Amino acid sequence: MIRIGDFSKLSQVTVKALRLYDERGLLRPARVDDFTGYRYYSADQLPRLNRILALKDLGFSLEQIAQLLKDDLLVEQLRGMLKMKRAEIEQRLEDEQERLARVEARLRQIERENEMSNYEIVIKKIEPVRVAAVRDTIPAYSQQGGLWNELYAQVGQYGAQFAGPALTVYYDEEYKERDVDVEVCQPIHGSTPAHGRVKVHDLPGGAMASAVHNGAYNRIGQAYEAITRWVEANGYKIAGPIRELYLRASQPVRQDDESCVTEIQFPVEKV
Amino acid sequence: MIRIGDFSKLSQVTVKALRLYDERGLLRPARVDDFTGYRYYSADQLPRLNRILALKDLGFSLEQIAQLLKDDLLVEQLRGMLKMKRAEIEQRLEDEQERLARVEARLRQIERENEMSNYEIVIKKIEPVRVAAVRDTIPAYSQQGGLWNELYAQVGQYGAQFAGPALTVYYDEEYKERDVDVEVCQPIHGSTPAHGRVKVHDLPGGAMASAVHNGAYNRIGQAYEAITRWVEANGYKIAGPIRELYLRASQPVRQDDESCVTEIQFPVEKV
DNA sequence: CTTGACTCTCCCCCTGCGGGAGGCTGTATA
DNA sequence: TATACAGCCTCCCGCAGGGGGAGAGTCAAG
Repeated sequence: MIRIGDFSKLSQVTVKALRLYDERGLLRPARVDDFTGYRYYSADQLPRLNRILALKDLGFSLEQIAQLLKDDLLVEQLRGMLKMKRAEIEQRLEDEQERLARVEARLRQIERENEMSNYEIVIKKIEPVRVAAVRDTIPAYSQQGGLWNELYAQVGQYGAQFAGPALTVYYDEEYKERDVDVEVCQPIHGSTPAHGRVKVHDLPGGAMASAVHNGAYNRIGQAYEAITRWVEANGYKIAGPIRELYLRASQPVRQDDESCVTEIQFPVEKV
Repeated sequence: MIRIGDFSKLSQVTVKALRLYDERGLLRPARVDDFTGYRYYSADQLPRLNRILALKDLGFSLEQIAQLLKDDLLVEQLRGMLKMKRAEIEQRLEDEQERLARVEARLRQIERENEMSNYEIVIKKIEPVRVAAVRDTIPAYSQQGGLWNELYAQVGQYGAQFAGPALTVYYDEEYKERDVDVEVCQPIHGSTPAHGRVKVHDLPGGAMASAVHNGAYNRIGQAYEAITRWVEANGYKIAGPIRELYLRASQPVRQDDESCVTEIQFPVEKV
C-alpha cells in the first residue's frame, strides 16, 4: 500500500491531480481508510494512471477519459473518439496557422512603417439586413444628397421603424471618381411598399472586413488604404460591393466635419 | 449617446463582454449615469473596441491588451509583445502537430490490430538519481540474484536511506540473451562510501518513454515490444541504456509471480 | 513524548465570459 | 396617464484542471 505522496513521486502526477482523479472517478485509490480518510494506492494501479495520462496527452478532457476508461468500451467507440479528436486538432492547427499569419503581418507592417496603424481591421459576420434604398449612377461621391432626400421622403411617409444606421453601397468594381453606381440605404423593420425609385430589399450577409474611420470624410481614403492592405496581407479577397455605414454623421452633411464616425465594410472571402 | 445594447449590436460584441471590458479598464463607457448606473457609449469608441478585438484575435489576454492600449506604449514594446506572441503560437503549433501525430499513430494501431493495446506509454522527465550499484556482465538475465545480494549486503551495512524502488540498468545496445551487461541499483539519500564492487554514482535524468508491466516477468517481452513500437511510431529514438524499475517484486524473486509490477523506461529523444 | 513530515477537507483563485435572479428604468402604447 | 414590456443594473454561480493555502488530524522516528 502506497501513500499518496509516494504514489505521486512514482507516477510524476501531483497529489492535487490524484485527488481530483479520485473525485472524478478516474482513479479510485485501492483502499481508503475509513477513519483517517488516507488514500492508499497499489503499484498495479499505475497502468490505469498511465492510461489517463496518455489520453490526456491526446487532448481528451477528464470527462471523456472517464468514458474511455469504462470496461465495456467498444473498439468502435474508441475509434470514433479518436477521429473526432483528430478533426478537432486539425481545426485548431488551422486556426493557429491563421493567427500566426496575422501576427506576422503585423510585424511586417511595423518593420515597414515603424509605427502602429491608426486603423484596426476586424472580421465580422453580418446578418442579411432589410433596407429601403435608392440606387443610381451619380456624377460624384459628394452628390448623394439628392438620393438621401428622395429616400427619406418616402420612408418618412410610411413611418417605417429604423433598424440601424444609414449606409451606402458602392457597386463599382473599381475606384471611380465620376459616374459612381451607388445605393443609399436605410435599414428598416418589417416591410414598406416600394414606391417610385425607392425599393425594399435585403442586403446579403457574410464575412466583412471592417474598419472604423473617425473624423472628416475627406480623409476617409486612409481607411480604405489600410483595409485594402490588410485584406491583401491576410490572404483574403474582396467578394462583393463595399459598404459605408454612417454611425455618426453631421446634419447637414459636411465633408470636413471631424465628429463623424463611419464604418467601412469590405465583403471578403479567404483566397 | 448609445446604450449598451445598441452599442453591442453595432460592434457585434455581447453586452456581457462590454461590461467586462469596462470592469477591466479596457473600454470605459463615454458616460455612466450616476443614478441609474446605465452605461452610455459614443460611436467614436468603436475604433478602440475594434483594437481590442483585433488584439484578442492575435491571441492576447485581456490583461496584455490593457497594457497594449496604454497611451505611452512605445513601438518597441509592441514589437516585443508581437514577437513573444509569435514564438508562443509557433510553440503551440508544434505541440498540436505532435498531438496530432500521436492520435494518428493510435488510429493506425487500431486499424492494424483492431484492439486496444494493453500498455500505455507516456513520456516523463526524470531527475538524475543517486544510486548505490553493482555492475557486471552476467551469463543471463535471470542470474541477477548474486549482484543484488552483494549490493544489499553493503548498503545494509552502512544503513543508507532508500530513496525509491530498486532498478536495473541494461547497458547493452542490442538485445542479448547471454553475457548481459547489467547494473543493479538502489536509489539512496545522501552518500555511502563505495566499497568493493559497490559504487555510488548518479544516473542521468532526461526524457523517458515509460510503460508499466503488470504481471509475471516471463511475459515482460510484450511490454518491450509495445514500447519499442511506440517509440518508432511517434518519432523518437532511444538515447541511452534501458532501465527496469521494480515497483513491486516478489520475495524471493520468481519469474512467474503475477503480482509483480515493473516499470520499463527507455531514455528517448526526438528524431 | 515530541517533532516534523504527511495527509485530510474546505475554500478561494485563475480566463473570459454565459446564464440567470431580483430589482430599477425608459419608452411606447392603450 | 397608467401600464406593459424591453432593456439595464448588480450580484452570484459555473466552466476545466487543477494551484495555493488554512486549519486540523496522522504517522514514524528519535
